[in-house]
Amino acid sequence: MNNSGVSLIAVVDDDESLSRSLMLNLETEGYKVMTAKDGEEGLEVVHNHNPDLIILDVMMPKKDGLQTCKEIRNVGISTPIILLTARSAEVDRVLGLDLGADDYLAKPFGMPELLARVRALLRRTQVTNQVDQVNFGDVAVDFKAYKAERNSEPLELSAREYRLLKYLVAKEGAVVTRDELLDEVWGYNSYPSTRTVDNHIARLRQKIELDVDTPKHILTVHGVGYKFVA
Amino acid sequence: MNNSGVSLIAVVDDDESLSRSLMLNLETEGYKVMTAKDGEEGLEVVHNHNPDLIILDVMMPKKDGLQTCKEIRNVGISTPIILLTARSAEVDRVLGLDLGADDYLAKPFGMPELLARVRALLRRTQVTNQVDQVNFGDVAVDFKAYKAERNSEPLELSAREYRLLKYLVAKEGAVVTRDELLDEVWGYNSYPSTRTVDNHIARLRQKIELDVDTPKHILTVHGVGYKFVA
DNA sequence: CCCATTTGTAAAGAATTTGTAACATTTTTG
DNA sequence: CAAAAATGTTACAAATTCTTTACAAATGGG
Repeated sequence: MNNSGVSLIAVVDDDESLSRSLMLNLETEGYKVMTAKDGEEGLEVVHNHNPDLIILDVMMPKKDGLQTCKEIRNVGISTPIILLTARSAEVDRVLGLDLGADDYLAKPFGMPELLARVRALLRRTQVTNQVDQVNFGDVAVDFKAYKAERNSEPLELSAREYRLLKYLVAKEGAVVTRDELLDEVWGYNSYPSTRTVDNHIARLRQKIELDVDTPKHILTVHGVGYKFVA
Repeated sequence: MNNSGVSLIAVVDDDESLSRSLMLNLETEGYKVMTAKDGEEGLEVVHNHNPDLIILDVMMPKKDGLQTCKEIRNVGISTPIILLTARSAEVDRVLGLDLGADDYLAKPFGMPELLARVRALLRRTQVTNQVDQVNFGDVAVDFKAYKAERNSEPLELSAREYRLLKYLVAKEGAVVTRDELLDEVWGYNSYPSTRTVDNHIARLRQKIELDVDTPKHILTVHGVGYKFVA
């Protein structure tokens, strides 16, 4: 929600006519919109403005939508993404690849349908949007800039580690189950085992806990899950 | 949550094979499931059993999913709804979304994804109407954080102890039978004896009662069961 | 295309929880 | 009041859950 009640949407599409139309319609609905002409520009916009939702055309020069989508996810950004594809046949193909997109739409599509999906996605994914940064112990994490440090020493967190920590922090104090983490941090398109979660927790702890044997911030609740406390 | 830890899901679908598959998978996940073959039957189920979540196929005889969805919302029922649509029927989705469905899934879909969405939706909507903390005597329990203390001293409760206490507290003042506890706290996939319940009650008492010999909060009702009083 | 990093999995070992049995105590019933 | 039934206690082995370590497959950058 970018510090106001208004959601910011990034539209990444080289087709100017479509792009303009999207912008118009989205703005009419009350969203703020930023546009980019290709994947590279899109990545910049995403990094600099932290939109609440991203609409990506698959066919684009320089860096196509699939690649862009992948890279966005790999940096750890969990912003919801809607992919626009040329024809419905392509949707099926794209579905097979696990890109981490949240929704797909085949062209040509009706504007009402797109708007509906935007609403649905925004409604669905606004749990962690509030958290921008966190401080605990001697650690400081900036989720917007994807920077973390400990005693002013840089701390290297991987993409998944950022998302994992961010979700835990968003739910500070409450216990979060492994299934919830898989659903919300890993997404609906990949289904690793819950053991994978444990592993990532272990890795996170090694980076952010002073004494790994007696964690102070990421606590295990036996038989239930994990919880974060500052 | 139907007063217990087990969510009830209504599956409304005329495709028997799909319906059966859904039921099987959902039950394996630990949900209670009721099915209906068409919209009208679905409405009845919803009215009579008040499910925690509704899965609606869009294509159905008598009354289709969209109509059913609309009517459910028009009566003021806000139970989360997932719509199942055929891939090409995209307009349907839009209509569905504007009718107040919470999520939608295009057929054919993978069962893991459906299950993930069910979990996620239940998590997001089910926060209300649940006991999340209780105070009695010098004890304070937070069921969200899985944290308990007594005179500000931490109290170590196991996962099952939390669930057991939570159920008793939810039914404060009423007597709960051992069988009810087995069903609701232990679930349908395990079948310990009723003596096991006694044991856990004993453990709970040792932790939360000041004088174990004269319990003040978890009371035995001889020949019937137990009840909690604050 | 190769290298460094990240990620998912598996397996072994440690830690905790849990169900049950055996025995003690209390309550009910005849 | 005695016998039977129900409940409370204690202890322990089995089962479950968690941590750690190691490794191979993916991924992205040069």
